Amino acid sequence: MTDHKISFSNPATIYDVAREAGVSDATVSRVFNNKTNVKAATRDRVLQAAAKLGYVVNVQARSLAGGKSNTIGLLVPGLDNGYIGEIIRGIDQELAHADYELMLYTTHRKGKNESTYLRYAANGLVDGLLLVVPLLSPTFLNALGALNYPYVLIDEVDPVGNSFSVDSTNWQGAYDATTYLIELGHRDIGFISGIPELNSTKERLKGYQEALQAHNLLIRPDLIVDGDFVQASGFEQSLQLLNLEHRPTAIFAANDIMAFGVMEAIREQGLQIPNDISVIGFDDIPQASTTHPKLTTVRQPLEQMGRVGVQLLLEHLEDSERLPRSVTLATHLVVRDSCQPVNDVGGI
Amino acid sequence: MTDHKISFSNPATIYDVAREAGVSDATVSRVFNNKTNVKAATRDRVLQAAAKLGYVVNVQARSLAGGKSNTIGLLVPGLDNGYIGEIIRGIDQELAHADYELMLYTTHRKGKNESTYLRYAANGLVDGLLLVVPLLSPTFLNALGALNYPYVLIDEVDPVGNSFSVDSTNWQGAYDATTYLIELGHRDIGFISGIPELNSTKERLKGYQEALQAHNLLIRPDLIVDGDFVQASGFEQSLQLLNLEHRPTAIFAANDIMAFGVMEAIREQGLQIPNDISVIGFDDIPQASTTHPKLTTVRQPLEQMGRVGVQLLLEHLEDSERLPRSVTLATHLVVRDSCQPVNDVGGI
DNA sequence: GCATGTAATGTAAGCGCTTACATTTAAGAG
DNA sequence: CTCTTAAATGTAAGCGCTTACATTACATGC
Repeated sequence: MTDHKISFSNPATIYDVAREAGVSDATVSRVFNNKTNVKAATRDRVLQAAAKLGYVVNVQARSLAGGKSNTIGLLVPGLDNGYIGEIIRGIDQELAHADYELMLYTTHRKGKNESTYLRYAANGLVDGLLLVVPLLSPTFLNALGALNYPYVLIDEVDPVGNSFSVDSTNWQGAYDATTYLIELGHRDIGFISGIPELNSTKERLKGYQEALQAHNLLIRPDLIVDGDFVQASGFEQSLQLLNLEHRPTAIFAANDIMAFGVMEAIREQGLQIPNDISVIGFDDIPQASTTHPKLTTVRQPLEQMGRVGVQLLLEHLEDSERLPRSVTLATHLVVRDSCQPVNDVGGI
Repeated sequence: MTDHKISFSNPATIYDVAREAGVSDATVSRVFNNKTNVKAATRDRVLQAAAKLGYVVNVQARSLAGGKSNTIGLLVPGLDNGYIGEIIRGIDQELAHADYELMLYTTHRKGKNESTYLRYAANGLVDGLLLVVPLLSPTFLNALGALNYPYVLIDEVDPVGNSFSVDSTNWQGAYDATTYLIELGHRDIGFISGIPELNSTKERLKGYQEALQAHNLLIRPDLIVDGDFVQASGFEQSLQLLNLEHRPTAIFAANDIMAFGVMEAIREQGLQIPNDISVIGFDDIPQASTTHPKLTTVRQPLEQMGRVGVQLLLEHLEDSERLPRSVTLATHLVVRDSCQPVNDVGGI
């Protein structure tokens, strides 16, 4: 056995600490894993030795040997819109209170897909997973569940109701937005939907439709088009709406990013917002308040969703028997400048 | 390659692949590490077996055994301002082209300090480190250097010039901002500095002073106060400036966050921006364009700095002998609404 | 004082990999 | 063909930990 120097280049191991404290490596391990059955005096001795040598646990070795890695993974599609940024901020804040590190996986990266990350998880690289990935297949979810692997869904719910998750009042938000437009006098309101399979998409569509019905308005199927939450789809689909014989006086996009696309399209057609057409979004990402005009939208408490997501995951990590629970946060309408009463069309 | 049944509970190991392919585990390892000396036919066989079994390397085991972890660490103070968010976005974009994962360390988290992260690094948890941490002690940098551990400094330079780093033209940016103010007719320009020890702080201060000199203006020491890059310090320090007998007609804050504090303070004093006092910042974080009035500032290419940071790190990772190099990106002035000619004071 | 049970500690076997070194195979050269 | 060499592959020893199991220490009751 070679003698180890105390330096960064030769990090102290559990053996070094054991020798320094005059105990076995297993005891050192027990101390660092807060196991019972370690005499207080011994524990102190070990802790002191560890401090003296600047010992820091080797996470990989611990994880390999079957322990916890004390890091959680965050799986997101990408970082390119403010939506994710807000959520991450919340996650980080909450993590500040816990002793966990954060691994950031963005699925847009080359040659990887969700299932690769799942395998990382199964390997023990991360103790739990936070998923902000739209469209997780049931197969995927089942696999996670079968593994008894801790995870929580952010801004999405498990159709089978078998997962921890956080989301917001999608139906209510859409209902409110639509009602607002109706109260502004709009009768023909276009709706650009999100990815059809998502629960949030369905809820928002339902909120829109039911608000219409509640005000005895007709649901015009030609006014409802499918988007997929990216800006380009907002642009293209609204073009379709704008070319309608009897075109809408307002367009409700199922998220802000698509609303930006809608605004582009409207301008492209030589029309003005909100004079000619009102636009409303969903999410209230930071950019929503920087567009011209500023976007009226439905605020989702993104940061809080991140925080709650972490809370749920830690809950789960502490007690793997815990039954899944789902928390739904409230949305609310943020009125800015992209909508106006329908009668004012053409005027100031 | 379709992957119907997802069975993660017993992840395939290198041995499983070896058996399936009829070779030894070492050969499988060679294949996955792109070593030479593997017959093409064998390599194919291994790859096929791996695909069939859904094999994914166990990163911890690899790292423990002395291999690469293929993840890089990003060390930042926190996520609470847009500055970091922009940088991360750039990092992620660049990482999309490489096969690396990202570990996000925020130092505000409980009970950890920079040196803990350094030990993680030394343990091999991450192959390299991206540092966006202001105020890294020379000891720390030396330790990193001595370890021959790949790292790059973002938005900071190594005083000793012994590190890879990316920053921007701090001097020029400050010079431009100050000159702009001078051209607007301002003669008494307050300056709220950043953390004094930082190179960027020094450069910005110098840019400010030298612009003044270049226009034959007096440098009034009472107009220069020390901030520390957080909003509160912008608020407090500008109060001091505002209470001066002969108070400035414009204030230049060394970053946007402090400029927001300055704006608060000015309002608190019942003064108007820019009518009574002009304000200019540095960074151009996203929020800069959402304040009222919108902040005129010096744009740093934050996202690009993140991208270049990754490029440098990968460069270093590929060839550990590579000599440190430093790249400096150009800043430029973004004129918005928070400054106006000094003669217009009071009127529009 | 001795048996007995429990708390405290030690021992040793892996976890899934990489890699130095040993061995086998294939390829030329004579 | 055999000999020499280089290429291809196999063998085995860890990397630093956790944990089941074995052992020892120490109270306790009698």
